[in-house]
Amino acid sequence: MTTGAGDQPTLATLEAIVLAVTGGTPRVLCVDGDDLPRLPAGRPSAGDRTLELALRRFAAEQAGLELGYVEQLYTFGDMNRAGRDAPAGARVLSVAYLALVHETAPLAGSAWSDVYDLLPWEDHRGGRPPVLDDRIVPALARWAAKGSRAERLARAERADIAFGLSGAAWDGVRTLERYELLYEAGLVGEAAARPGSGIGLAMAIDHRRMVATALGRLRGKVTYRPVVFELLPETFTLLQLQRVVEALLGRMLHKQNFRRLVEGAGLVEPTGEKLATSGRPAATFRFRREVLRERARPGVAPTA
Amino acid sequence: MTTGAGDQPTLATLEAIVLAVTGGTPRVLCVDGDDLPRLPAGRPSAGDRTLELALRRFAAEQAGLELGYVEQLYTFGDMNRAGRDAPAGARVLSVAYLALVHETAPLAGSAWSDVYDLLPWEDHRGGRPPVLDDRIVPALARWAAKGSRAERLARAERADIAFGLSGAAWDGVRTLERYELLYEAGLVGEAAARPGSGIGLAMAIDHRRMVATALGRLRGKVTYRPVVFELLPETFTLLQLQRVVEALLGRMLHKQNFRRLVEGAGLVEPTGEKLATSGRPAATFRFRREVLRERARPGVAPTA
DNA sequence: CGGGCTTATACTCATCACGAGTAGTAGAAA
DNA sequence: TTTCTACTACTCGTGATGAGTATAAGCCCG
Repeated sequence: MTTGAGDQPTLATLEAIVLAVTGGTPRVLCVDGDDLPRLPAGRPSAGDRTLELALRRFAAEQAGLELGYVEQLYTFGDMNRAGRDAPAGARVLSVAYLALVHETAPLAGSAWSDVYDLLPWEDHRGGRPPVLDDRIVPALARWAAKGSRAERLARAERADIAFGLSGAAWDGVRTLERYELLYEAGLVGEAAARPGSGIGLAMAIDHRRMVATALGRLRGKVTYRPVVFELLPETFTLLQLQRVVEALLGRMLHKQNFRRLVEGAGLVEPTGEKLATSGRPAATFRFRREVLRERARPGVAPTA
Repeated sequence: MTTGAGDQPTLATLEAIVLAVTGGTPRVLCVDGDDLPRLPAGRPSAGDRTLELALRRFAAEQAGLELGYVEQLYTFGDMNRAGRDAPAGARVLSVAYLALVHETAPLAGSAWSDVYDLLPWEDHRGGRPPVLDDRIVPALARWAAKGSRAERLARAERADIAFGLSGAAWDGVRTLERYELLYEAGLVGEAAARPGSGIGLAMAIDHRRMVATALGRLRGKVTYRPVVFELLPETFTLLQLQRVVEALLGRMLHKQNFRRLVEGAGLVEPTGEKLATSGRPAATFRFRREVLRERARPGVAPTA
C-alpha cells in the first residue's frame, strides 16, 4: 500500500439511527441542530474496543439509552458533507449505525420524528401518496429530459425502477435510490433551490439520506430475519406485530395471510394470555427463539 | 454532538476486495505483504469527491484495473487491527469495498487467490467438505463447552445456526458468522495458537474476515440482483452462467431448473449464436437489461 | 460409420409459498 | 338484543421451486 501525495486528515464520527415504532408510526431519534434537526452522533475514543461499543457508550452517555439490536449501516465519506464547524478541505467519515429500541419517553434535547414526515413518499399504507403523482413524477420527468440521449435514457430507467413507473413494480426496499434521485432532481430540502420548498422535513447535511438507508435496510431485513421483535414488548398480539411490520414496510398486509405466515413458520408461540382490545380479546404471543434453528430465513413479511 | 475527552487521531484506509471467477473458481486479488498476503488498499485524497471514486482511482493507479461494479461492504474499526507500522493507540478505520471484474492476467506484485483456499469450509460443490466434520465440528463443541451455563447455551446456538448443526440448515449467506466463530474458537491462522495450524490460508490482520464478508454479501445479492453478469463476458452459455453462480454459492444447482429460472424470468436473451463445447454446441445469451423494469428482484439463484 | 460420451434442451409432477376471498366467532358497548 | 370491532378458520388459484424423465446434437474412437 502506497501512501499517496494527497493525504489529508480524516475526521471520523459515528452516527446513530435509533428507530422505534409507536402506535403505527416509525420514529427516529433526532437532536436539535443549529438549524435543522440532526442524528445523535459521537466519536470513538481509545477506550472503545469496537465501533459498536463506542456507539453504545455514547448513546448511554448522551441520551441515557441502552441500545438493544445494533447493526452497522453504511459509511458516508463524500467531500461535500463537512458541517460548517469542520476545517475546510477535511474529509468527514461518518459510520452510520442502525439501532432498534422499544418506544421510550423523549429525552431532553432530543425528540422522536416520524420517519414518514422525513420521507413522505415512502408511506403507501393509506394508498399511493398524492405527493408522488402531484410533484415527484412530473419533476422526475423534467429531470430525465436533460442531457445527452444516452443520459436521458439512463435517467428515465433509474426513475422508472426506483419509483415503479412505466410498468415497473414499486419496490419498498429501494428507499435510498429514491432519496438520491429526489436529491439529484432538487426535490428534497437539502438540495432544493429555495429552502423550504422541498418535499418532506429536512435534516442537517446528509442525515436524511442516512434515515433512508436505514429504512431500506430494515425493509429488506424484516423479510428474512426476525428483527421486528426488537421493536415490540416481550408479549404482543398478532395485530400489534402486524401493525409494526406494516409501519416499516409502508404498506398494508392481508391479515389472515400474515397470521398464517407468522404462526405457520413457528416465529411466535402463544403465551396463553388474552389481551382486551376494542373488539374481541386477542391471544398474546412471544417470539419463539427456536425458529432460528429451524428456518434459515425466518421472516415476518413476504419476500415480495 | 459533544467531543469526548478520549479523542484520538483516526487513520482511514480503503480496502478493495476485487473478485473474479475463472473456470469455476472464485478468486480474490491479493498483494504480497511483509509476511502474509493482504488486500490492495489505499487512502482517499482531497481530490476524490467520493470514497468510491477514490477506490477506483487507486485501483487504476496501483494495479491498472478499471473496476466495473463496486459496492461498499463494511467498515472495520476494532482496536486490535492496526498494522505493525501504525502508531500505537491509533484506531485504523478501514472501509472495505467489493468490486467485481472479469478475469484478467495477474499483475506485477499481485496475484489471484482462490477464495475457497482462504475459506475451505464454504465450498460444498463437491459435497460437504471433510474439514467440517474432521476439525471444525469437534473444535466448536470444545469451544461451546466453556463458560457459564447461559454462555454455553448461547455458544451452542451460535454454532448450530452458523454451521447448520443440530437440525439447523446450512445457510450459505452466513459466511461472516462462520468466520468469526472459527476465529473465536482459535481455528483460523490469524488467531491460532501455533501459526500455520489454522484452517485455510491466512491473510494479514483481518483481511480474511473482509473476504468472508464479501462472499456472504455476494451470495445474498445474487438471489435478487443481476450482479453475476459483472463477472461474465458479454455473451455466455447458460452452463457458463450456472458455473459462475455455483462458484459463488458454493453449491451445485439443478441444471434444468436453473435454465427455467433464468430464461423464465427474462434475465437473458439469446444472441442467436452457438458456441462449440465438448458436447452438443450451446446457444449463447446476453444479459437482458429490460428485466430490471419488469421484475422487482431479478435474481439468478433461488432464494433458499 | 456406428456406438458411446458429453452437453444441451424440452417436459412432467409434486409441493409449497403467497395473494385474495368467504365465513363464522367472541367480547364490549349501546 | 343489536351492533361494532376484532379474532380465527378455511378454501381457491397461481406461481416458484425441487426433482426427475426423455430426447437432441455434436464429438471421439474403434
